[in-house]
Amino acid sequence: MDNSNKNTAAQILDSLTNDIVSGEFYPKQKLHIKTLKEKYNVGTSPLREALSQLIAKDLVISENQRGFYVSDISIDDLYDIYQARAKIESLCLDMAIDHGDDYWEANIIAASHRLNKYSKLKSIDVDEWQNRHSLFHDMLVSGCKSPRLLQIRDSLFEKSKRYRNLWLKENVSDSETLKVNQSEHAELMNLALERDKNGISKLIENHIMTPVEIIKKSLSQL
Amino acid sequence: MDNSNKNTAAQILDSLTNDIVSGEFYPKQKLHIKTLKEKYNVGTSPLREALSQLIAKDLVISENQRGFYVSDISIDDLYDIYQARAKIESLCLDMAIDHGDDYWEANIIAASHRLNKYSKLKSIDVDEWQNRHSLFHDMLVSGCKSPRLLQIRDSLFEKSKRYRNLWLKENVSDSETLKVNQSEHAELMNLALERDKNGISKLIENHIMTPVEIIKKSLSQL
DNA sequence: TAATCTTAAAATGTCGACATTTTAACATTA
DNA sequence: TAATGTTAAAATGTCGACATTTTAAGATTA
Repeated sequence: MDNSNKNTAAQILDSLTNDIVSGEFYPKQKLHIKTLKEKYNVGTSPLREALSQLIAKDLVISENQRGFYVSDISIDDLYDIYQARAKIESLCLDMAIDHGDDYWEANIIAASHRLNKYSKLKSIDVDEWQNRHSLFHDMLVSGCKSPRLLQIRDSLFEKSKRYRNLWLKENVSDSETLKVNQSEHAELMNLALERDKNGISKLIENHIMTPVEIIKKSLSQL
Repeated sequence: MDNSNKNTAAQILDSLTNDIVSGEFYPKQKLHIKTLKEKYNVGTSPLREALSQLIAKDLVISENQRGFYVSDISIDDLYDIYQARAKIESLCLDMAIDHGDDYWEANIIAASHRLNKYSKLKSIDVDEWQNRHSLFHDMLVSGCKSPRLLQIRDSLFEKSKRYRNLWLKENVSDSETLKVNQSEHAELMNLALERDKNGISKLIENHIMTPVEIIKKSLSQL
């Protein structure tokens, strides 16, 4: 599961992905081959192979003989990604409700409990909250048996992380936002257990789109 | 638009993609670096960069120190891809109906006319039919203003081509299948112009899933 | 001053070589 | 015979070097 079994290219891919998604490399930043070689202590080949995969993932763009750049972000793209995420998540939930069994229900209840408990604490570690939050949503869609749709869901989520980090820093600590957020999670669980497709579809789309306006404000200030 | 402006890696990427999707390279086939270098007359670096991108696109898999292989196909994967395509196409049409304008309507009518005319010919060139057919469906979804969803649609369609080729060879010439297919296209156009979301949703999902059973039979005979 | 031209420095993309690992053929042993 | 061990051949992944292109600073011209 760790890096010991991976070749150099696969290892740098992880590092590069993380550095872009976390915002250490900013949008449109030039990615100099020489600099990256020194930073990650690798040769040309594996580095360029990793960059090639990032091109396919839309996190990096390249122009012939002009090198590599971190993909740009924009308000339009922010909307588009979140909109697509909302629709795909709704689709996955729909299929999960069709196919989910007792274990699916139990996993949702368990994940909900873990998220609930943590959200009530006085001081919250963002990473840990994020883990429990992601896992709750993962459990909801886990009943969806389509590997391709789940893969699309993952890749959209990864892209949205670049924007999401703007929201998290500002709002996980805000208790009012958190309270609304928590009640939505509770309601999502209920609707899933009641197998209410229409209800959950509307709620999940709203739930996912909630941060967009806030992030939009953060973005315009840059 | 052609290859003159692309580096070697980008050029091989196109060739490799085509050779995999068309079936010249069969599923699970080992892709020997040395053989590919000779076939495409290129060096190691651009070849491996192209293969890296194909990994990200799920058309190639690799194991450390054990080289590259064409991704496998399977009946489960066939179902999954077509199912995902059907749902995504439905989603795109839904958004297209929300946003499509007069030009969108006109483009649909024009593309429908071109497809119709060609389908009535006595001898049909598969490639030309495929062009006109793809363009008709492209026009239907073109009203959808989400670049990400359209991109997901494209990538799923590319993956489905590997299976689709099995269907095309067998059925474009079959006049009965073609007649049903044509009437569905006419109905799709009408529903789009009438902005009937529910109707078009059901029809498009069926339309896309139609070839699955036929391809499944072809697959089990291998 | 602004625009164009020239030229040196920097960066990119490609190649071939090499160390390491895997594969497969053959020999050895139970 | 089947299983294991040995070894040579083949293949992979990485590196550093080099040719080509781009960039940017300085010189020249209008």
